[in-house]
Amino acid sequence: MLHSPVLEALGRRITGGALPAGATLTLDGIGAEFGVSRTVAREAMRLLEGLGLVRSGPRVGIVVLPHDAWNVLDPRVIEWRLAGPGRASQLRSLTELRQAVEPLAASCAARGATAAVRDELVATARRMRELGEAGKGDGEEFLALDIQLHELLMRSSGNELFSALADVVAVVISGRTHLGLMPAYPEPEALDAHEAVALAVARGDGAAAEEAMARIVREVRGALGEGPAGKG
Amino acid sequence: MLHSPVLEALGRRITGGALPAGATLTLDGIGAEFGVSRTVAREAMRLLEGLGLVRSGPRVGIVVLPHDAWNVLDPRVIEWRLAGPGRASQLRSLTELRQAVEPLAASCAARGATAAVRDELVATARRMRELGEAGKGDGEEFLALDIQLHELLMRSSGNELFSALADVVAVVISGRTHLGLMPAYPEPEALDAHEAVALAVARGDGAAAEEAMARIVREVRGALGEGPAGKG
DNA sequence: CCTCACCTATTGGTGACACCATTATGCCGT
DNA sequence: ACGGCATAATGGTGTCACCAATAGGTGAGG
Repeated sequence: MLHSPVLEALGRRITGGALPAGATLTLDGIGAEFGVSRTVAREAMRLLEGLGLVRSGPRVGIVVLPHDAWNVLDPRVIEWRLAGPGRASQLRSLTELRQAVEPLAASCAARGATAAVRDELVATARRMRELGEAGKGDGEEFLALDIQLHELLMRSSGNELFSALADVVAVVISGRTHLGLMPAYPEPEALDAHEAVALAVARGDGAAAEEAMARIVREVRGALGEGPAGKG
Repeated sequence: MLHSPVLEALGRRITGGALPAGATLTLDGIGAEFGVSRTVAREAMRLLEGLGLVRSGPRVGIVVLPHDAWNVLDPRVIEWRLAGPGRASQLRSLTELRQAVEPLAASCAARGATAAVRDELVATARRMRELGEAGKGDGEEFLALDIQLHELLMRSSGNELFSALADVVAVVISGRTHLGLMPAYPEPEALDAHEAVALAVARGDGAAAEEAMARIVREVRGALGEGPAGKG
């Protein structure tokens, strides 16, 4: 897959703003810069086109599109934007989406999760509490548990669209930690809420699961600041 | 763009189940069937790969992936699946997503919408009521207004991720009507709720907008049946 | 019957070519 | 001098022939 590095580089350049809307590229230019043939450059361009980042036409070259044409829900675009400037703003937008989706997903999971998943959720929440109360709430292990719990919930919601958003949630949680936006040690209320979600799902109480998850996400959003999510 | 018809046809075939997971294709086969060169077939395949529908490797050909690898949030995939069998199930999944997102989007719009948008929302809701009470709630004009109102709300939420979901909401609303899942004439409560959302946004009352939008989506979901959204 | 080596099918990648749409240039007429 | 139309240059679109790499089947041999 020779086109992957080209796709990555151009994707990051565009989403990062280094190639602003209206900028033009040519296949020969891309080929020359990356040392690939026109065919490979064309393939990378097609992928970019599929993501809504560029549009190509005869004589005009490959034109970078304004950001409101981008497939901002595509995991690749999300990852690129989280790695570039404006990641804080992107994180706010994503957190708002989490705020919308996760409570309902938790409610659905309470209805549809398998017995195994219910057990695992409870076990995960318990381990989170143990780690958190042992003062290890800032490590990678705690982060992994946090992600696992949220991902399990999304994937057990019985709604494939929510499942598809599980990756997004994972990257948001991880991004928040690695950007230093987490409290150094998880607050007791957060631990309580995570455990409450797990227990509510385990006993099939959708309303309680939804409420507890809403508490979690509200807290997350509060930590990110109340301002409206920007466009960057 | 010679590859478009190929992409369309194969995309629909895969998402529709005519090409089940594990089925294999070859570039030459695609080229022969559609009368295009291998290059074009390869480009179509790349796009399909970008959508998570297939994976290609030397000697193994192009393998159709199981549906949990699909980019189910991509507008193209959504459209294809809505056009194929299992559209009712797909509509349920999408409606669940609407249920999650639209209330929060309405709340955000109440904070962030421009004065022009607020006016247009109110005017749109008013025209919807007029049409509905005139017995024309089943026509294309009413549908267009309905879509316009929801789209305006999503796009004015100030969150680009919600904006990206506006297309999805539009296609869901339109699909629901054209699949005959709408009541022949809109119920008075629906008209009330739409107007309530518009007025709440107009006066900047986020909580009321959220509550009214939740009423709308709950009603929609009720009409689709309460069963869990399937996978097809 | 199992194992291993080889063979072949099929994708990955390249370069050259013809084609065509679009844009810009420049000419000509008013 | 200005505006409209013809023409040329530019750069994507599509095809072809070719080579490299690889994976999976096949057949021979133990």
